[in-house]
Amino acid sequence: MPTAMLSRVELIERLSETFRRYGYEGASMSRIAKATGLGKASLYHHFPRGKEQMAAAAIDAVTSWFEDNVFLSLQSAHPPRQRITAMLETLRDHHDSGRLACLPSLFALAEERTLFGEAIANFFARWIDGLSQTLTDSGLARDIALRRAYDGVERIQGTLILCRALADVRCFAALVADLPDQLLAGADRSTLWTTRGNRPVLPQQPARALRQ
Amino acid sequence: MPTAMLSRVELIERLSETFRRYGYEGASMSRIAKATGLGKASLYHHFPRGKEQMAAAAIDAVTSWFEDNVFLSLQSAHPPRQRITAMLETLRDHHDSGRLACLPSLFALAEERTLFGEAIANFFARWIDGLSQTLTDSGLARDIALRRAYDGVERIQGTLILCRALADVRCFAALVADLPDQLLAGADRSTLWTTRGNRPVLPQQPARALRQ
DNA sequence: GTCTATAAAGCGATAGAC
DNA sequence: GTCTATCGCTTTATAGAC
Repeated sequence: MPTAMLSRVELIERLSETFRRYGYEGASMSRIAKATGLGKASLYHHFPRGKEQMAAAAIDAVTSWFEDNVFLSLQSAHPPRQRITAMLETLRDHHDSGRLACLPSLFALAEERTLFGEAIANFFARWIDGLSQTLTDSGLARDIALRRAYDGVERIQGTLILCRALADVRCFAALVADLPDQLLAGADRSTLWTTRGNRPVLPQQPARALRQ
Repeated sequence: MPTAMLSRVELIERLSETFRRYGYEGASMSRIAKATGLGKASLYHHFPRGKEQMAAAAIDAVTSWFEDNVFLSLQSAHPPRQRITAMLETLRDHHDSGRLACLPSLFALAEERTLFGEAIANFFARWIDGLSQTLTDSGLARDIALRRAYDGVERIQGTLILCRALADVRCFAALVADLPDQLLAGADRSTLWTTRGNRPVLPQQPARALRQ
Protein backbone atom coordinates (compact mmCIF):
# COMPACT_ATOMS: atom_id res chain seq x y z
CA MET A 1 0.00 0.00 0.00
CA PRO A 2 1.79 3.16 -1.20
CA THR A 3 1.99 5.96 1.31
CA ALA A 4 0.24 9.29 0.66
CA MET A 5 2.27 11.64 -1.52
CA LEU A 6 0.68 14.77 -0.10
CA SER A 7 -1.06 15.43 3.17
CA ARG A 8 -4.73 16.21 2.77
CA VAL A 9 -4.00 19.80 3.73
CA GLU A 10 -1.33 20.17 1.05
CA LEU A 11 -3.55 18.45 -1.47
CA ILE A 12 -6.42 20.86 -0.87
CA GLU A 13 -3.98 23.76 -0.99
CA ARG A 14 -2.99 22.73 -4.53
CA LEU A 15 -6.64 22.37 -5.44
CA SER A 16 -7.40 25.89 -4.26
CA GLU A 17 -4.53 27.32 -6.26
CA THR A 18 -5.74 25.59 -9.39
CA PHE A 19 -9.35 26.71 -8.99
CA ARG A 20 -8.27 30.26 -8.20
CA ARG A 21 -6.20 30.41 -11.32
CA TYR A 22 -8.47 28.71 -13.85
CA GLY A 23 -11.94 28.99 -12.33
CA TYR A 24 -14.30 26.09 -11.80
CA GLU A 25 -14.90 25.14 -15.43
CA GLY A 26 -11.33 25.88 -16.45
CA ALA A 27 -9.82 23.68 -13.75
CA SER A 28 -9.93 20.35 -15.57
CA MET A 29 -9.06 17.04 -13.96
CA SER A 30 -5.87 16.89 -16.02
CA ARG A 31 -4.78 20.33 -14.79
CA ILE A 32 -5.63 19.32 -11.25
CA ALA A 33 -3.74 16.06 -11.67
CA LYS A 34 -0.70 17.93 -12.91
CA ALA A 35 -0.92 20.53 -10.12
CA THR A 36 -1.19 17.90 -7.40
CA GLY A 37 1.14 15.31 -8.89
CA LEU A 38 -1.58 12.68 -8.47
CA GLY A 39 -3.31 10.54 -11.09
CA LYS A 40 -6.97 11.11 -11.78
CA ALA A 41 -7.96 7.85 -10.11
CA SER A 42 -6.10 8.89 -6.95
CA LEU A 43 -8.02 12.15 -6.89
CA TYR A 44 -11.29 10.23 -7.05
CA HIS A 45 -10.08 8.13 -4.16
CA HIS A 46 -9.80 11.27 -2.03
CA PHE A 47 -12.90 12.96 -3.45
CA PRO A 48 -15.40 10.30 -4.57
CA ARG A 49 -17.93 12.90 -5.70
CA GLY A 50 -15.36 14.35 -8.07
CA LYS A 51 -14.64 17.88 -9.05
CA GLU A 52 -17.60 19.36 -7.24
CA GLN A 53 -16.37 17.93 -3.96
CA MET A 54 -12.86 19.20 -4.66
CA ALA A 55 -14.13 22.71 -5.26
CA ALA A 56 -16.26 22.58 -2.11
CA ALA A 57 -13.19 21.50 -0.14
CA ALA A 58 -11.22 24.37 -1.68
CA ILE A 59 -13.84 26.91 -0.62
CA ASP A 60 -13.92 25.45 2.88
CA ALA A 61 -10.14 25.64 3.09
CA VAL A 62 -10.07 29.26 1.97
CA THR A 63 -12.78 30.10 4.47
CA SER A 64 -10.85 28.40 7.29
CA TRP A 65 -7.72 30.22 6.28
CA PHE A 66 -9.54 33.54 6.38
CA GLU A 67 -11.07 32.61 9.72
CA ASP A 68 -7.62 32.05 11.21
CA ASN A 69 -5.74 34.82 9.45
CA VAL A 70 -8.25 37.58 8.75
CA PHE A 71 -11.54 37.32 10.61
CA LEU A 72 -9.99 36.37 13.92
CA SER A 73 -7.56 39.26 13.95
CA LEU A 74 -10.39 41.63 13.03
CA GLN A 75 -11.75 40.84 16.48
CA SER A 76 -8.44 41.00 18.30
CA ALA A 77 -7.55 43.32 21.14
CA HIS A 78 -5.34 45.50 18.98
CA PRO A 79 -6.34 49.01 17.95
CA PRO A 80 -8.89 48.99 15.11
CA ARG A 81 -6.55 50.74 12.71
CA GLN A 82 -3.91 48.14 13.35
CA ARG A 83 -6.41 45.33 12.76
CA ILE A 84 -7.42 46.81 9.41
CA THR A 85 -3.84 47.34 8.35
CA ALA A 86 -3.01 43.77 9.34
CA MET A 87 -5.97 42.52 7.30
CA LEU A 88 -4.80 44.40 4.23
CA GLU A 89 -1.26 43.11 4.50
CA THR A 90 -2.48 39.57 4.96
CA LEU A 91 -4.65 40.03 1.87
CA ARG A 92 -1.75 41.41 -0.09
CA ASP A 93 0.08 38.16 0.50
CA HIS A 94 -2.94 35.99 -0.18
CA HIS A 95 -3.61 37.72 -3.50
CA ASP A 96 0.00 38.31 -4.49
CA SER A 97 -0.60 42.08 -4.60
CA GLY A 98 -3.63 41.61 -6.83
CA ARG A 99 -2.32 39.04 -9.28
CA LEU A 100 -4.36 36.16 -7.81
CA ALA A 101 -8.14 36.20 -7.57
CA CYS A 102 -10.37 35.54 -4.58
CA LEU A 103 -11.86 32.05 -4.93
CA PRO A 104 -15.32 32.83 -3.49
CA SER A 105 -15.58 35.92 -5.71
CA LEU A 106 -14.57 33.96 -8.76
CA PHE A 107 -17.20 31.33 -8.08
CA ALA A 108 -19.83 33.94 -7.21
CA LEU A 109 -19.73 35.52 -10.66
CA ALA A 110 -20.55 32.55 -12.89
CA GLU A 111 -22.98 29.67 -12.89
CA GLU A 112 -21.12 27.62 -10.27
CA ARG A 113 -22.66 29.97 -7.73
CA THR A 114 -25.69 27.68 -7.82
CA LEU A 115 -23.51 24.81 -6.58
CA PHE A 116 -21.66 26.68 -3.82
CA GLY A 117 -23.96 29.56 -3.04
CA GLU A 118 -24.30 28.90 0.65
CA ALA A 119 -20.56 28.53 1.29
CA ILE A 120 -19.86 31.68 -0.71
CA ALA A 121 -22.49 33.67 1.18
CA ASN A 122 -21.13 32.46 4.51
CA PHE A 123 -17.63 33.53 3.59
CA PHE A 124 -18.63 37.09 2.83
CA ALA A 125 -21.15 37.39 5.66
CA ARG A 126 -18.43 36.34 8.08
CA TRP A 127 -15.99 38.86 6.64
CA ILE A 128 -18.47 41.74 6.77
CA ASP A 129 -19.37 40.73 10.29
CA GLY A 130 -15.78 40.79 11.48
CA LEU A 131 -14.96 44.09 9.82
CA SER A 132 -18.15 45.62 11.17
CA GLN A 133 -17.11 44.62 14.66
CA THR A 134 -13.72 46.25 14.22
CA LEU A 135 -15.40 49.47 13.12
CA THR A 136 -17.86 49.34 16.00
CA ASP A 137 -14.91 49.00 18.34
CA SER A 138 -13.41 52.12 16.80
CA GLY A 139 -16.34 54.10 18.11
CA LEU A 140 -18.54 54.20 15.03
CA ALA A 141 -22.25 53.70 15.48
CA ARG A 142 -23.29 50.17 14.71
CA ASP A 143 -25.33 50.95 11.59
CA ILE A 144 -22.55 53.11 10.18
CA ALA A 145 -19.98 50.45 11.00
CA LEU A 146 -22.00 47.82 9.17
CA ARG A 147 -22.48 50.00 6.10
CA ARG A 148 -18.75 50.74 6.01
CA ALA A 149 -17.92 47.08 6.39
CA TYR A 150 -19.87 46.41 3.19
CA ASP A 151 -18.04 49.34 1.58
CA GLY A 152 -14.69 47.95 2.63
CA VAL A 153 -15.26 44.45 1.31
CA GLU A 154 -16.66 45.91 -1.90
CA ARG A 155 -13.59 48.10 -2.34
CA ILE A 156 -11.29 45.16 -1.73
CA GLN A 157 -13.06 42.92 -4.23
CA GLY A 158 -13.36 45.68 -6.79
CA THR A 159 -9.70 46.46 -6.41
CA LEU A 160 -8.80 42.84 -7.06
CA ILE A 161 -10.77 43.01 -10.29
CA LEU A 162 -9.07 46.24 -11.38
CA CYS A 163 -5.61 44.90 -10.54
CA ARG A 164 -6.14 42.03 -12.93
CA ALA A 165 -8.14 44.00 -15.49
CA LEU A 166 -5.54 46.76 -15.75
CA ALA A 167 -2.64 44.40 -15.01
CA ASP A 168 -1.50 47.00 -12.52
CA VAL A 169 -0.65 46.06 -8.96
CA ARG A 170 -0.54 49.72 -7.96
CA CYS A 171 -4.32 49.47 -7.52
CA PHE A 172 -3.77 47.20 -4.56
CA ALA A 173 -1.06 49.44 -3.13
CA ALA A 174 -3.49 52.38 -3.28
CA LEU A 175 -6.09 50.31 -1.45
CA VAL A 176 -3.67 49.51 1.36
CA ALA A 177 -2.78 53.18 1.62
CA ASP A 178 -6.30 54.61 1.54
CA LEU A 179 -8.75 52.13 3.00
CA PRO A 180 -7.88 52.44 6.70
CA ASP A 181 -8.51 56.19 6.72
CA GLN A 182 -11.70 55.82 4.72
CA LEU A 183 -13.11 53.15 6.98
CA LEU A 184 -12.14 54.95 10.18
CA ALA A 185 -13.08 58.49 9.13
CA GLY A 186 -14.66 60.36 12.02
CA ALA A 187 -14.01 57.46 14.36
CA ASP A 188 -10.82 58.53 15.94
CA ARG A 189 -11.43 57.20 19.29
CA SER A 190 -8.48 55.28 17.77
CA THR A 191 -6.08 57.21 20.00
CA LEU A 192 -7.59 55.24 22.85
CA TRP A 193 -6.25 52.16 21.18
CA THR A 194 -2.69 53.07 20.55
CA THR A 195 -1.64 51.92 23.99
CA ARG A 196 -0.60 48.32 23.73
CA GLY A 197 -2.12 45.88 26.17
CA ASN A 198 -5.04 48.15 26.85
CA ARG A 199 -7.66 45.54 26.19
CA PRO A 200 -11.00 46.98 25.13
CA VAL A 201 -14.43 45.93 26.24
CA LEU A 202 -15.77 44.12 23.22
CA PRO A 203 -19.46 44.18 22.34
CA GLN A 204 -21.39 41.18 23.66
CA GLN A 205 -22.72 39.98 20.36
CA PRO A 206 -21.07 40.42 16.99
CA ALA A 207 -23.17 42.49 14.64
CA ARG A 208 -24.67 40.15 12.10
CA ALA A 209 -24.25 41.05 8.47
CA LEU A 210 -27.50 41.81 6.70
CA ARG A 211 -28.93 38.76 5.03
CA GLN A 212 -32.10 38.15 3.22
CA MET B 1 -29.91 30.44 -49.72
CA PRO B 2 -31.69 30.70 -46.34
CA THR B 3 -32.03 34.17 -44.93
CA ALA B 4 -30.33 35.11 -41.65
CA MET B 5 -32.33 34.12 -38.60
CA LEU B 6 -30.82 36.82 -36.39
CA SER B 7 -29.21 40.11 -37.23
CA ARG B 8 -25.55 40.22 -36.34
CA VAL B 9 -26.36 42.65 -33.56
CA GLU B 10 -28.96 40.32 -32.04
CA LEU B 11 -26.63 37.37 -32.47
CA ILE B 12 -23.83 39.06 -30.56
CA GLU B 13 -26.31 40.15 -27.92
CA ARG B 14 -27.19 36.50 -27.30
CA LEU B 15 -23.50 35.63 -27.20
CA SER B 16 -22.85 38.28 -24.56
CA GLU B 17 -25.70 37.02 -22.40
CA THR B 18 -24.38 33.47 -22.58
CA PHE B 19 -20.80 34.44 -21.73
CA ARG B 20 -21.98 36.70 -18.91
CA ARG B 21 -23.97 33.91 -17.40
CA TYR B 22 -21.61 30.95 -17.79
CA GLY B 23 -18.18 32.53 -18.19
CA TYR B 24 -15.78 31.77 -21.02
CA GLU B 25 -15.11 28.11 -20.27
CA GLY B 26 -18.66 27.44 -19.15
CA ALA B 27 -20.17 28.84 -22.34
CA SER B 28 -19.91 25.72 -24.50
CA MET B 29 -20.73 25.67 -28.18
CA SER B 30 -23.87 23.67 -27.43
CA ARG B 31 -25.06 26.26 -24.91
CA ILE B 32 -24.27 29.02 -27.37
CA ALA B 33 -26.10 27.14 -30.13
CA LYS B 34 -29.15 26.75 -27.93
CA ALA B 35 -29.05 30.40 -26.83
CA THR B 36 -28.80 31.71 -30.37
CA GLY B 37 -31.02 29.14 -32.05
CA LEU B 38 -28.28 28.45 -34.58
CA GLY B 39 -26.42 25.24 -35.32
CA LYS B 40 -22.73 25.02 -34.52
CA ALA B 41 -21.79 25.14 -38.19
CA SER B 42 -23.77 28.35 -38.64
CA LEU B 43 -21.91 29.90 -35.74
CA TYR B 44 -18.61 29.04 -37.40
CA HIS B 45 -19.89 30.67 -40.56
CA HIS B 46 -20.26 33.96 -38.66
CA PHE B 47 -17.16 33.53 -36.52
CA PRO B 48 -14.58 31.45 -38.43
CA ARG B 49 -12.08 31.63 -35.58
CA GLY B 50 -14.59 30.05 -33.25
CA LYS B 51 -15.36 30.67 -29.65
CA GLU B 52 -12.46 33.02 -29.07
CA GLN B 53 -13.74 35.31 -31.80
CA MET B 54 -17.26 35.12 -30.36
CA ALA B 55 -16.04 36.16 -26.93
CA ALA B 56 -13.98 38.99 -28.42
CA ALA B 57 -17.08 40.21 -30.28
CA ALA B 58 -19.05 40.03 -27.04
CA ILE B 59 -16.50 42.16 -25.20
CA ASP B 60 -16.46 44.67 -28.05
CA ALA B 61 -20.25 44.85 -28.01
CA VAL B 62 -20.35 45.42 -24.27
CA THR B 63 -17.69 48.10 -24.60
CA SER B 64 -19.63 49.85 -27.38
CA TRP B 65 -22.79 49.69 -25.32
CA PHE B 66 -21.01 51.28 -22.38
CA GLU B 67 -19.53 53.88 -24.68
CA ASP B 68 -22.98 54.91 -25.87
CA ASN B 69 -24.88 54.50 -22.61
CA VAL B 70 -22.40 55.15 -19.82
CA PHE B 71 -19.14 56.77 -20.85
CA LEU B 72 -20.74 59.30 -23.18
CA SER B 73 -23.22 60.54 -20.61
CA LEU B 74 -20.40 60.83 -18.06
CA GLN B 75 -19.07 63.60 -20.29
CA SER B 76 -22.41 65.24 -20.99
CA ALA B 77 -23.36 68.80 -20.13
CA HIS B 78 -25.60 67.78 -17.26
CA PRO B 79 -24.64 68.42 -13.65
CA PRO B 80 -22.04 65.92 -12.39
CA ARG B 81 -24.38 64.49 -9.78
CA GLN B 82 -26.99 63.85 -12.42
CA ARG B 83 -24.43 62.15 -14.66
CA ILE B 84 -23.41 59.81 -11.86
CA THR B 85 -26.98 59.01 -10.94
CA ALA B 86 -27.76 58.30 -14.58
CA MET B 87 -24.73 55.99 -14.78
CA LEU B 88 -25.91 54.04 -11.75
CA GLU B 89 -29.43 53.64 -13.07
CA THR B 90 -28.16 52.51 -16.43
CA LEU B 91 -25.94 50.00 -14.64
CA ARG B 92 -28.85 48.77 -12.56
CA ASP B 93 -30.63 47.83 -15.75
CA HIS B 94 -27.56 46.33 -17.38
CA HIS B 95 -26.85 44.13 -14.36
CA ASP B 96 -30.48 43.42 -13.44
CA SER B 97 -29.97 45.00 -10.00
CA GLY B 98 -26.89 42.86 -9.41
CA ARG B 99 -28.10 39.49 -10.64
CA LEU B 100 -26.02 39.58 -13.83
CA ALA B 101 -22.25 39.91 -13.85
CA CYS B 102 -20.04 42.34 -15.76
CA LEU B 103 -18.48 40.53 -18.71
CA PRO B 104 -15.05 42.24 -18.61
CA SER B 105 -14.82 41.61 -14.86
CA LEU B 106 -15.75 37.99 -15.28
CA PHE B 107 -13.07 37.51 -17.91
CA ALA B 108 -10.52 39.49 -15.92
CA LEU B 109 -10.60 37.09 -12.98
CA ALA B 110 -9.72 33.80 -14.67
CA GLU B 111 -7.22 32.58 -17.21
CA GLU B 112 -9.05 33.99 -20.25
CA ARG B 113 -7.61 37.32 -19.21
CA THR B 114 -4.52 36.33 -21.19
CA LEU B 115 -6.67 36.14 -24.36
CA PHE B 116 -8.61 39.38 -23.92
CA GLY B 117 -6.39 41.41 -21.63
CA GLU B 118 -6.09 44.43 -23.86
CA ALA B 119 -9.83 44.76 -24.51
CA ILE B 120 -10.55 44.33 -20.81
CA ALA B 121 -7.99 46.96 -19.83
CA ASN B 122 -9.38 49.39 -22.41
CA PHE B 123 -12.89 48.95 -21.10
CA PHE B 124 -11.93 49.86 -17.53
CA ALA B 125 -9.46 52.57 -18.49
CA ARG B 126 -12.19 54.24 -20.53
CA TRP B 127 -14.64 54.00 -17.65
CA ILE B 128 -12.22 55.44 -15.11
CA ASP B 129 -11.34 58.16 -17.56
CA GLY B 130 -14.96 59.19 -18.07
CA LEU B 131 -15.81 59.13 -14.39
CA SER B 132 -12.67 61.07 -13.58
CA GLN B 133 -13.72 63.75 -16.02
CA THR B 134 -17.15 64.00 -14.40
CA LEU B 135 -15.51 64.48 -11.03
CA THR B 136 -13.08 67.03 -12.38
CA ASP B 137 -16.07 68.93 -13.76
CA SER B 138 -17.59 68.88 -10.29
CA GLY B 139 -14.73 70.99 -9.07
CA LEU B 140 -12.50 68.33 -7.60
CA ALA B 141 -8.78 68.60 -8.17
CA ARG B 142 -7.66 66.35 -10.98
CA ASP B 143 -5.62 63.95 -8.90
CA ILE B 144 -8.41 63.56 -6.37
CA ALA B 145 -10.95 63.09 -9.14
CA LEU B 146 -8.85 60.33 -10.67
CA ARG B 147 -8.40 58.56 -7.35
CA ARG B 148 -12.11 58.73 -6.68
CA ALA B 149 -12.88 57.44 -10.15
CA TYR B 150 -10.87 54.33 -9.30
CA ASP B 151 -12.74 54.13 -6.00
CA GLY B 152 -16.07 54.39 -7.75
CA VAL B 153 -15.41 51.68 -10.31
CA GLU B 154 -14.00 49.48 -7.57
CA ARG B 155 -17.10 49.98 -5.44
CA ILE B 156 -19.35 49.17 -8.36
CA GLN B 157 -17.50 45.99 -9.26
CA GLY B 158 -17.22 44.91 -5.65
CA THR B 159 -20.92 45.52 -5.15
CA LEU B 160 -21.73 43.32 -8.13
CA ILE B 161 -19.72 40.54 -6.52
CA LEU B 162 -21.48 40.96 -3.18
CA CYS B 163 -24.91 41.04 -4.78
CA ARG B 164 -24.29 37.63 -6.31
CA ALA B 165 -22.31 36.26 -3.38
CA LEU B 166 -24.96 37.19 -0.82
CA ALA B 167 -27.84 36.76 -3.28
CA ASP B 168 -29.05 40.11 -2.07
CA VAL B 169 -29.94 42.86 -4.50
CA ARG B 170 -30.13 45.38 -1.65
CA CYS B 171 -26.35 45.74 -2.04
CA PHE B 172 -26.89 47.39 -5.38
CA ALA B 173 -29.67 49.60 -4.03
CA ALA B 174 -27.30 50.81 -1.31
CA LEU B 175 -24.67 51.59 -3.93
CA VAL B 176 -27.10 53.72 -5.93
CA ALA B 177 -28.07 55.55 -2.74
CA ASP B 178 -24.58 56.17 -1.40
CA LEU B 179 -22.09 56.44 -4.23
CA PRO B 180 -23.01 59.88 -5.61
CA ASP B 181 -22.46 61.56 -2.24
CA GLN B 182 -19.24 59.67 -1.64
CA LEU B 183 -17.80 60.55 -5.03
CA LEU B 184 -18.85 64.20 -4.83
CA ALA B 185 -17.97 64.83 -1.18
CA GLY B 186 -16.45 68.28 -0.77
CA ALA B 187 -17.03 69.09 -4.43
CA ASP B 188 -20.25 70.97 -4.27
CA ARG B 189 -19.56 73.41 -6.90
CA SER B 190 -22.42 71.16 -8.10
CA THR B 191 -24.89 73.98 -7.40
CA LEU B 192 -23.31 75.66 -10.39
CA TRP B 193 -24.59 72.78 -12.43
CA THR B 194 -28.19 72.55 -11.40
CA THR B 195 -29.20 75.12 -13.98
CA ARG B 196 -30.13 73.26 -17.14
CA GLY B 197 -28.53 74.38 -20.32
CA ASN B 198 -25.64 75.93 -18.49
CA ARG B 199 -23.01 74.20 -20.52
CA PRO B 200 -19.69 73.94 -18.74
CA VAL B 201 -16.26 74.52 -20.13
CA LEU B 202 -14.89 71.01 -20.41
CA PRO B 203 -11.20 70.26 -19.92
CA GLN B 204 -9.24 70.14 -23.17
CA GLN B 205 -7.85 66.68 -22.74
CA PRO B 206 -9.49 63.86 -20.82
CA ALA B 207 -7.36 62.72 -17.92
CA ARG B 208 -5.87 59.41 -18.86
CA ALA B 209 -6.29 56.58 -16.41
CA LEU B 210 -3.07 55.38 -14.88
CA ARG B 211 -1.56 52.54 -16.86
CA GLN B 212 1.62 50.66 -16.50
C1' DG C 1 -3.21 5.01 -1.80
C1' DT C 2 -1.46 4.92 -6.16
C1' DC C 3 -1.38 3.45 -10.73
C1' DT C 4 -2.71 2.10 -16.03
C1' DA C 5 -6.31 1.45 -18.99
C1' DT C 6 -10.61 2.55 -20.57
C1' DA C 7 -15.48 3.81 -20.87
C1' DA C 8 -19.01 7.23 -22.14
C1' DA C 9 -20.08 11.78 -22.87
C1' DG C 10 -19.04 16.41 -24.25
C1' DC C 11 -15.81 19.49 -26.32
C1' DG C 12 -14.36 22.70 -30.30
C1' DA C 13 -14.23 22.48 -34.99
C1' DT C 14 -15.05 20.91 -40.05
C1' DA C 15 -17.06 18.77 -44.47
C1' DG C 16 -20.32 19.03 -47.57
C1' DA C 17 -25.31 19.06 -48.92
C1' DC C 18 -29.05 22.27 -49.86
C1' DG D 1 -26.79 31.06 -44.36
C1' DT D 2 -28.33 27.00 -42.44
C1' DC D 3 -28.28 22.31 -41.78
C1' DT D 4 -26.82 17.08 -40.60
C1' DA D 5 -23.16 14.26 -39.79
C1' DT D 6 -18.87 13.54 -38.23
C1' DC D 7 -13.88 14.08 -36.90
C1' DG D 8 -10.33 14.15 -33.35
C1' DC D 9 -9.63 15.30 -28.93
C1' DT D 10 -10.59 16.24 -24.03
C1' DT D 11 -13.61 15.72 -20.49
C1' DT D 12 -15.41 13.41 -16.15
C1' DA D 13 -15.51 9.21 -14.14
C1' DT D 14 -14.68 4.06 -13.28
C1' DA D 15 -12.52 -0.74 -13.16
C1' DG D 16 -9.20 -3.32 -11.46
C1' DA D 17 -4.12 -4.41 -10.70
C1' DC D 18 -0.48 -3.68 -7.30
